Order: sequence, then structure tokens, then C-alpha cells
Amino acid sequence: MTTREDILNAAVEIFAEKGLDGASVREICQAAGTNSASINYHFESKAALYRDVVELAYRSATIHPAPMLEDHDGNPQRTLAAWIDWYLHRILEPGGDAANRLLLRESANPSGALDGFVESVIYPVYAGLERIVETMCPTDLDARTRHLQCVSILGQCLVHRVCRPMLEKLPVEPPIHEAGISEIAAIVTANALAAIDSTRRPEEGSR
Amino acid sequence: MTTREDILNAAVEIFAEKGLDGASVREICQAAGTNSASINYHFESKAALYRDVVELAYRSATIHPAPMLEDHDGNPQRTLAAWIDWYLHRILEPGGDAANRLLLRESANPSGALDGFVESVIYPVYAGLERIVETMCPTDLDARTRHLQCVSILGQCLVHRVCRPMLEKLPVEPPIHEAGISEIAAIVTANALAAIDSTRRPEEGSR
DNA sequence: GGGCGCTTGATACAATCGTTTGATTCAGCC
DNA sequence: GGCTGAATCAAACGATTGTATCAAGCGCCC
Repeated sequence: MTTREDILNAAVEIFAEKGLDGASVREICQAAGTNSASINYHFESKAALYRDVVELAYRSATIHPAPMLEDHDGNPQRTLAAWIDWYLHRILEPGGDAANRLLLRESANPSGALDGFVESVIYPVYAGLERIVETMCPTDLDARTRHLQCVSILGQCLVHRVCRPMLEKLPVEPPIHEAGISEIAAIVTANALAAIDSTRRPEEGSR
Repeated sequence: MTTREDILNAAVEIFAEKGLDGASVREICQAAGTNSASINYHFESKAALYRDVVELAYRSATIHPAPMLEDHDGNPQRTLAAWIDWYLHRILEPGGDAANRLLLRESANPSGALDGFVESVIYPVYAGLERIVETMCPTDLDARTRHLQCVSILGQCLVHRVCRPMLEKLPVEPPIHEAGISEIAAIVTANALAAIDSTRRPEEGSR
């Protein structure tokens, strides 16, 4: 009973840090304080454990739902700011979730262990963002441009997670990786608003 | 003579696809049509081969130098547009794929095999961008904000490479991953200009 | 042609991987 | 007490990893 949970808790940390192949069964079991054989006893295999861990990570990551327009009196600017803040917390929260790091790793580099993972887990998040952005864009804005605007917002957030090892080593002052979540959120939000706003005044050219 | 190059050519493909740990010596040698021992003969070790491969990939990727202010009569807007276009081509160009995929993998997830890789390879690219952005920002803008603006630009570009597996599976119409480089460049450039411009009118608040 | 140095090849090595085995422990029940 | 079945353990399995060894092949120069 407890052993199974111990393994799951240890595995989510180690899988998040090293990925499916990088983590070894013995390492996980040692962290869980149990025997190397218990993974194949409580789970069918290492791959099965991984599936269970990702599923668990997903469920624990969706406790806080994404902000929607309805939560902010339909005000798209405030909703967008809240969404970006929510998303950054979700992917950057430090002590917080190894689960999110794991989901991020799985998103950027699908192990193939989870088919349909993007559709069922990632897409709803994206769709929530797009719905907010859609209400702020000109109605005649083509869909691809709108998609790319959403991806730009995601990219500005994700870069701080996905490229963190790089940012940590970048010899600039002050160090980029020390920036707080609220600091990043403020800038990404300002950028997103400015970007969307600029779609209303198309072809502005050079300043 | 040829064997060494065969190994390098095979290794860049396999390392790019599977990473340092994921690729095996035997696999690379088989792809190169040689013996498993030749890696330790022509190179000191697998790690040494990896270093050489990354170095080679880096050199082949820097044939085209980054656009600088001097190339565009000191016009920062045009230089920034050229830089973003250059960077996107560099990371998204289908042809020279393997080398760039490898560099990207190494950037986002440094294997530790290359100490000083970020400083010697990544940082100069970043510094080039920052220099352009710096000339466009208010002189009293604090360094961290300027850094974060540069990272936002990088993030908007990198997301199309790093998160490509995710974007390909996102069920939206039209598919995001089919967007052309010039299309992405146009939007990222417009966003960057709008973002930098907004730093000149600080605390604009909601639109 | 004989000797030399650079390559290549098959093979062996120790280490580590995920998984399996079989013995042992322990709680619960008749 | 005696039994049953789940849980845990140390140990070992075969496969694969990176690397080392050593003999055979090769071109080349004296």
C-alpha cells in the first residue's frame, strides 16, 4: 500500500529530472526505500510505472483550473494576465511539481509511451489560451496568425522552463534564471498585450 | 581518413535524434559501416566523439554570421528583423537539420560533456541579440528587463523547434507546424518591436 | 622484399540495465 | 497452532553498455 505510493512519489521526481531512459529502476527503488524488484511486483514493468506516473502527474497538475473569461467578468486583458500567471506558476513553481516538469518533458519530447497525450492533456490548455486571445483580436484576423500569437505567448513562458539549463549558464548580470515568476509574468503579459494590440493596427512598419 | 568522417557524419544524425546517452557506440559504428572499436581509436572515447560532433555541428551552423547593426547602417529595427530571420533559419532550416537539432538539444539539455559550451557557443549569439535590443530600449531600462525581453524573443523562436513534436500534434486548423519560416519571422519581429516599443511607454496598463 | 606504422577487425571485459527467481517474512483466518 | 496468500528481500539472469586488448591487414619507404 504505502510502498506503491512511495515508488510513485520517488519516480515522479526522478523521471522528471532524467526522463524515462535516464532514470534507472534501482535508483527509483533506492529513493523509495524499497527493493529493486518491487517495481515489477507493484507495476507490470518500468514502462507501466512511467505511464502511471504521468497519469498521476496529469491529474495532480489539473487541480487548479486555468483562468477563463468567466472568472474575470469577461475582461480579456485581465483574463490573459491571469492565464499567463497561472501557466508560469504551473510550469515554473519550484518546490512544486515535479509532475509539471515531467509533463513538460513529455510534451517537448514525447517518449511515445503516451499516445494521445497531447490531444487530451496539452490541447485543452492551448484551447483555453486561444479562446482568450481570440476575443482580443480583430475578427478578420486569419486563424494561422492567431495560432502563432498563442504559440508566441507559450514560447515566452516555456523558454524559462525548457531552456533553463542554458539560461542558468548565460554569463549576464543579473542572472536571468533568478528572475521571479511575477517578474516574468509581467513582461510576458505586457508583450502579449502589445503584440495583440499591434494586430489591430496592421502594417505599422518601423515604429 | 574516410572512416573518421563516416563516423562523424553518422554520429551527428544519431546524436541529434537520441542524445548522448540514448545513442550507442555500436549503433553509430554500424551506421558508419565500421567496427565498434574504431570510435575509441579515432576518438578518445564516446564523450570525446560527442564533443567533436558538437564542435563540428557548431562550425557548420556558423557559416552565416549573425546580422549586426553595422550590416544595416546602424538601423536597429531592420537589424532586429534580419537577426530574427537569421536565427529562425538557423534553428528551423530543414536541410542542415541534424547539426541544428543537436545544438538545440545540447542547449536545452546540456549533457555536461561540454563545459563552457554555453559560454563559447550560445552566449555570443545571445550577446548579438542583446546588443541590438539594447540600442532600441530606453537607456534607463534596467538590465533584467532587457534580458527578459531578449529571452522572450528567443523563446518565441525556440518554441517552434523545441516544442515541435507538441505543435505537430495540436489539433488546430490550419496546422501550426506548417507555418513557413518567413511567416513566423514576420510575427516574431512585429511582436518584438511592439514589445520593445512598449518599454518606452511604461505602465501603460490595460490598452 | 622486409620491416614499420597506421588502421581495422573480432573478441573479451567489467559495469549497468530491466527483469525474474525463489526464499523469507508477516498478517489474517479457520 | 497451522495454514494461506500477499509483500519484501537478496541474488542472479541475460542483454546491452562503453572500453580495452591483441592479432591481422594495409600502404609505404628504405
